[in-house]
Amino acid sequence: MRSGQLRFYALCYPEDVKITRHTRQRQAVLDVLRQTRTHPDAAWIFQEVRTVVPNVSLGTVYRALDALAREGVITTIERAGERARYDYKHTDHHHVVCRSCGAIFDVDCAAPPPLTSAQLPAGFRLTEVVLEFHGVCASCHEDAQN
Amino acid sequence: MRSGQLRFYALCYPEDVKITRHTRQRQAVLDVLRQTRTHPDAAWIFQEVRTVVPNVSLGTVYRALDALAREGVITTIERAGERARYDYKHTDHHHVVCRSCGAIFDVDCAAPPPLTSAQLPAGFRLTEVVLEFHGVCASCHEDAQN
DNA sequence: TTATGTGCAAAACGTTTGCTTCCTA
DNA sequence: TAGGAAGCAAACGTTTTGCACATAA
Repeated sequence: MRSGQLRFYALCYPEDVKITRHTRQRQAVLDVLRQTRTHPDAAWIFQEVRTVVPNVSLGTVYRALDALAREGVITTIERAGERARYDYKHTDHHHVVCRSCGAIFDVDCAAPPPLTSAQLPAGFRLTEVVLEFHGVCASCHEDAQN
Repeated sequence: MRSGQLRFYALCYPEDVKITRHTRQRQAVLDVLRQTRTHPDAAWIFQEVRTVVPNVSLGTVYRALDALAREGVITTIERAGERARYDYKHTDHHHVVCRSCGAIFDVDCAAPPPLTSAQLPAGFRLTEVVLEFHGVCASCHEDAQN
């Protein structure tokens, strides 16, 4: 890491991650995600990336997000009828999701998966544990009372 | 409960659940879900419900599923680019999801949420903890080796 | 009686994909 | 220079919605 900013994002990938090609577009998508904690959706990321790569296309953003998610660098947060939201794994944390307004809060807790490998189906190769806390945030149930 | 089959699904709802109206369609959707452990999608449920209510519409099925999910009677399992899948909460359990073929396995474990209320955002009202184990099932990584 | 649910079909929506061109390695 | 990635736009398929009618309470 030379200048406080990673030159190649591959450098922060786990060993077994295969990046076949490094492009400005993918770098920009990753940079945008690393510079926010707001769990943005694809449209917002697209808009941000455009300030760096003006004629990037939304399809490219989706392909980059898909690649990054497969590589385990980012997390995808999905809810019924809502746009998917993306999150760079800054730290080991989980999400608190308001089902009313969609707000997402981080919870820093390196909770070990409460599951032994013996409980998994035979031969299942675990890659990620999704732990989300759903409910209604304070401002939403205040609103509901008005 | 008269005949081993609930007459009104409202009977098995938590106290605070408000069902405004009981209809054959909603009953049928719930019955279908209670009679399977396969985590079906809306299309499959629709098809099943049609054997009971022949001219039910897909829109109605979606509306029923939405209502049941809001009421906390069923769980929705969502993955990017895949159809949502629905699950009646037979017992307290969590899901193991194969990211390759989409297979969903149940894991019976009443794991308490590894989070104290103090860790939640102030005033957040927790309604559900989503705990999913993602990875690749045995037959999928066998396939990958062929 | 009346508000809520349904059926139908069209629309909406986020996301994916095909194809050609570009460009990284 | 070869194959992965981008750009564009069209397609996709699930889910949602508007409206008129039906129905549970």
